[in-house]
Amino acid sequence: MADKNLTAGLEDYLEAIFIAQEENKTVKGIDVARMLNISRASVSEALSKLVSKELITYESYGTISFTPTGLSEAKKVYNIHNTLKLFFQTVLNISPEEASENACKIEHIISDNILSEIKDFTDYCNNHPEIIDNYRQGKDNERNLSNRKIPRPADSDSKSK
Amino acid sequence: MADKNLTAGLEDYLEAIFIAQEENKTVKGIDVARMLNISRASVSEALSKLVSKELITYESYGTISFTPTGLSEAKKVYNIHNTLKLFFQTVLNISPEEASENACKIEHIISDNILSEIKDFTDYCNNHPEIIDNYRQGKDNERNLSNRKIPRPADSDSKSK
DNA sequence: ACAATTTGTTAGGTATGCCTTACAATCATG
DNA sequence: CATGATTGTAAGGCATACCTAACAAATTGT
Repeated sequence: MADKNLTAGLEDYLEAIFIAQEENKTVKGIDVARMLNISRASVSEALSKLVSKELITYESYGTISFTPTGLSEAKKVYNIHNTLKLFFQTVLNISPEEASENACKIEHIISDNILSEIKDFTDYCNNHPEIIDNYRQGKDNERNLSNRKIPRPADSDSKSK
Repeated sequence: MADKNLTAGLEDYLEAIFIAQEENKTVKGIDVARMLNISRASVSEALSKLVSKELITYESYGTISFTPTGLSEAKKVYNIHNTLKLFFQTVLNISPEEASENACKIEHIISDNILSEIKDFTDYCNNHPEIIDNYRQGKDNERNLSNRKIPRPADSDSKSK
């Protein structure tokens, strides 16, 4: 019992339970199944594993609760997710949905060191808005130059294969 | 035959073969096994899959070659890897080894859109070195403030467990 | 309170992707 | 050119993680 090693899948369950707890207060297996869009049977298996690893407590038809270790693991994953999402959204100007989807996958595999650098760099960029502003403006200008309405006179074969 | 859908694992094989080809010229199963540090048996299985997907051509004891589709897929993965690695190294100041390890995992799951933003942003940062210089200098100052050489008088237990 | 609905579990199945062992085919060199 | 080393394959196993179907237990509504 209490094997501790978490696969990406189990981390997703912990994260989902954590988020659901913040919203719902009480979380049951079915909630997790709906959130992660997987079968009740798979959730049942996964919850058994989390119980045997002593990360949650849970009895059939009852409410899921974290053990102290489980809560700390869940928060860890959740924070990583948010760090990545924030970077994608605020530095790279990615939509919240796409930022979240990518964070969900990358959160399980990125190294602590890179994550910490991403966090610091994101903070720095958000404290110096001119960096992102200038970058974004540069991109817009570039886009307008290549998509200009009036074609340049000499560029007669711009449409050829 | 020619199913086209590539798992992360198969992408790794294509990438490894591509890299080995650039170095060795001729690549055989054993080379792939050594590069990826997996058994010859597993490589044998994987190569069969790649052959049935028409991404490589290969006969027992012979040399592995890409089909046009396979080469294009391999290059795609390789380029994604390099884009991520470059970002980690040049923007986040991560060591080449760690940058590469993380790129290897993330390259299979990141969205095209985020990747393209990472590429552009990396280029921008490298064209405006003052951004990274200032950022890094800020980090150094912070570090020196908290790690000052002369301990503050009251901090008598700074070496205790 | 009991029937219908919801929720959970079990059993059995699929797919991926790795492993080891044992054997087969090829290669390389004396 | 034979034999020992290398390389490849086949068979059988393991672990993860999902599924459906069938059934069981709990909950809900009237």
